[in-house]
Amino acid sequence: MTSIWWIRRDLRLHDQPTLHAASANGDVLPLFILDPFLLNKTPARRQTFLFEGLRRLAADLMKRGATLVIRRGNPGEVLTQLLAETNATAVYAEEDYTPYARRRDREIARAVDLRLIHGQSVFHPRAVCKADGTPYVVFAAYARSWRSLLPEHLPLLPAPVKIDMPPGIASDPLPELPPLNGFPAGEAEGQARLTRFCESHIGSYADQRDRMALEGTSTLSPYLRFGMLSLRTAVAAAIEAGQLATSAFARQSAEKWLSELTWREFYIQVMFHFPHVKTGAFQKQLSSIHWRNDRTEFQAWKEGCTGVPVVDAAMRQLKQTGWMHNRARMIAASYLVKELLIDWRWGERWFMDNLIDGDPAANNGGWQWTAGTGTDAVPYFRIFNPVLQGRKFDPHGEYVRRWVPELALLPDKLIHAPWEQGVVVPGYPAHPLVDHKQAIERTRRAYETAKRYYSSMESHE
DNA sequence: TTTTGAGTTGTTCGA
DNA sequence: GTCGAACAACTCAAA
Repeated sequence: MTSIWWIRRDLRLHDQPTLHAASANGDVLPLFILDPFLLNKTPARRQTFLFEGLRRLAADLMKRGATLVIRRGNPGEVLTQLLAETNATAVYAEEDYTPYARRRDREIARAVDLRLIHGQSVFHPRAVCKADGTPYVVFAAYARSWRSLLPEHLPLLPAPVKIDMPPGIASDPLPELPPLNGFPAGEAEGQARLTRFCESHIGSYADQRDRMALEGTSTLSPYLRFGMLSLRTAVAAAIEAGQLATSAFARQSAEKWLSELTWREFYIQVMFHFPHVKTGAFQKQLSSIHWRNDRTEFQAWKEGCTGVPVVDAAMRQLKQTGWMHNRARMIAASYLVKELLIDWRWGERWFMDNLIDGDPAANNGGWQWTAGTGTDAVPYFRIFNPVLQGRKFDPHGEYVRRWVPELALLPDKLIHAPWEQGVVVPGYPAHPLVDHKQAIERTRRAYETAKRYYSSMESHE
């Protein structure tokens, strides 16, 4: 009996429960569908990463006696056609929890025997919940519960040695795109990065992760995004690193990284239970903020020309490499929302259009957190001052110099706020777009107004 | 049902 | 220069 393994965002052979389930009944046909609707929404650099990952996966499958079949078209039509072609009976796919994926899969399951297998996160989004069965909306409580459910040892499925596949299935070609710098795609690279991170950086993660000029973070996000590395594998490595740690600090560092991975799972769960976050504020009382949405300022933010060096460095790193340091993401996002008072969804979209790791749940969760519209509300007084953030997390200005070369010759003392000393650098804005103090006051008023409006509407109901 | 404690990532000010 | 306290009010989680 033949089953189709419909690959979506699980481009790996290790810890691969979907492939495992599909091959339990006999032959497996590994399939990736180039869905024009999805590809249209996927920017070129994420497509490049995906296609390269597919080529790597095809090579890994080849070593095990199988070939990767590529088909272009609407998933429902492609699957129906292929089932008829091959006499396959069932389609196995890793369950994807985004609103779009769930709608698509529900639709397809009406015509096709689609068997969704959990594998994207450690626990199914329904598995971690409060005593009354409702989902958590506060991270700390979620994480406590999640951690308590986590076993000391997470069993991971080994990669299959051999895959039996029906012969003679035609495949469409993969589009050729120019290669990406910095992030070679594929499972082997994801595994190698994980190993390297656990051997050298995880022990100092707690105090290096925020330093934007250093490689203190794992840089695994693109691999996790496409399932070239499973979240379970990363979590298992974090647990093991904690157990092997030889100092209290190293143990705390490993625990800290584990907690970052928990955020990823938390946001998958939030989007699963509260799909409205995809289009608007989680907190309904903040859904009618009167944004300024100045297009010129938005353009300056996108291009890295706001006049705030650390924000510009962050935005240029994104544009040039398709990746941004986590701390830089918060600073740049905070600047857009809290200083320019531009709708966080504009920023969310720009990140999705440029990040290789662009993931609906993680990106949305991060932006809503920054905007204060999300699950864990930021206290109103915790507004980033980008200059102080720069001085704190890029103390020698290396990050700024790397990405904003026109400022490279400024001394450390000036590099994060040259205008404060009256220094003007040719080719760089003489002043930031807005004054920090006035801007955050303006934002506070806008948020207050939105809340007041909401409670007045509520009292009239 | 009521109560209590707690809440990712900051900044400022005064001692 | 360093340090601790103050900065709202509210919602959630759990007892």
